[in-house]
Amino acid sequence: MTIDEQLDYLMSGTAKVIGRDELKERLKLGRPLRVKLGVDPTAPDIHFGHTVAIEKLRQFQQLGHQAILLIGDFTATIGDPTGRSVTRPPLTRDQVLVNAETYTQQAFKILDRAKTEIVYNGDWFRKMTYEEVLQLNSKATMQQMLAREDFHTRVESGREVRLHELQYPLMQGWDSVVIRADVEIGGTDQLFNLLVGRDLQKAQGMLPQIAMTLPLLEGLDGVRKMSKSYGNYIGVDEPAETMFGKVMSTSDELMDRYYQVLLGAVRDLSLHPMEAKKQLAVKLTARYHSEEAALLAKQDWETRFSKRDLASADLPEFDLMSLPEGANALELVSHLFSTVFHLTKSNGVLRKEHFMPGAIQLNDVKVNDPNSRLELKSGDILRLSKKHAVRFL
RNA sequence: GGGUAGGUUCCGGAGCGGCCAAACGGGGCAGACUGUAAAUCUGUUGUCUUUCGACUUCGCUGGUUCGAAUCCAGCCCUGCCCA
Repeated sequence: MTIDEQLDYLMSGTAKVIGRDELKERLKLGRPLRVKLGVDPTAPDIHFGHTVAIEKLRQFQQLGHQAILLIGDFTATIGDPTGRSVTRPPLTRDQVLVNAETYTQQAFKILDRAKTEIVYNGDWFRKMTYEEVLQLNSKATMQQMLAREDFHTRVESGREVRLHELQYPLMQGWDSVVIRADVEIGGTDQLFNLLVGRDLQKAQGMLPQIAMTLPLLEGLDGVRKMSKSYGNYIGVDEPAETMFGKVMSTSDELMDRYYQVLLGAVRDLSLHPMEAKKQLAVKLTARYHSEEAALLAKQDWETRFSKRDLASADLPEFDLMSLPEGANALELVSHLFSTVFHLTKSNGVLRKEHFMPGAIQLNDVKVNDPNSRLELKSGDILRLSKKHAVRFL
């Protein structure tokens, strides 16, 4: 690839890049660039939202550059205030380390493990003296920090901003100095933090990093950004069927967005929207599972939801032997929700939201009475809602 | 430190002695319709209870009252203005 082709490749799908020309110059140097992606291990699981940046990092890696995953083990104990309207609850160090482990493990579904450098910013921050902290602080002004939109809005709207939160951008910037980053990748909401890195590097007489932002991916609700805490995410570690199903539940607008951001493509408008969505779901599922698994998931989805044929669908199975003794329908459903689907529903809610409207069905026959005793035999299918059903063994 | 406004159920936000488990909106859940889409419509959304009802909840603690989210006192927390 020529330099220009490389540049185009690296620029593709990015939102805003500060230092595009610098990147070109830097590519001409012919040495592997140090490309940093900061990871905030507040939640262990990687979802599609994270993959946008990780995928970009992979592209750098593919061109022979040095990918650096920076685990913000120290900064996570502060909590990134980016985009937050309230202060984040801090994490304990143990939680952070456990999270970091699962996180990296999942990241290597995309990245080449052998060629990725992993660093923990606690390694340097924990050693800093207060003197050094003050010195670092002297490099930025209150005004700069308040220029950040999220801080600014919080101040304007009368919500609190804790002083330690102001440290976050500074620390992230300092990370770039320490690891001598040539490029830093992040979501569009990270732009400010990435620029702080540039400033600090310049102040230290280093070449400033190129700040490369990637679009933020909306979650399944189509409104808020994808995030575990909103419960609107698709995790890369989820089973193929779940992944496929979640993609299928997106709205048409969101589907277009996913096409664009996750595949870097435009959907084929000549196809029926549902067909286009199935193709998207297959492609995305195949990325983290296999082509075969994705096609199986598709097939299963079709039997289950299009044909509404629960009998031939691949449902979670439940051994009749492990059922609680003498349970009535209500107790049974409650038990299944918690053991199979890990959902806690109160009896009142089950009665009013599931039994009353007829969501509970045994072999397609509605069960409206929560007190009835169900005669269950092997092979029976109990539907708890449109999306939840089990087969008994 | 002074002044001032406030802390209500998942969120926003009413309520300001009984009719309050607490309006309304959002969100969630479920049903109908559908392309498990969107939009729309319906039900539901503290816990237990088949119903009646019981119990816990309106920052915390105590008090007044037959009765408090609502009144009083003390405490804790937050915003804003001033220093």
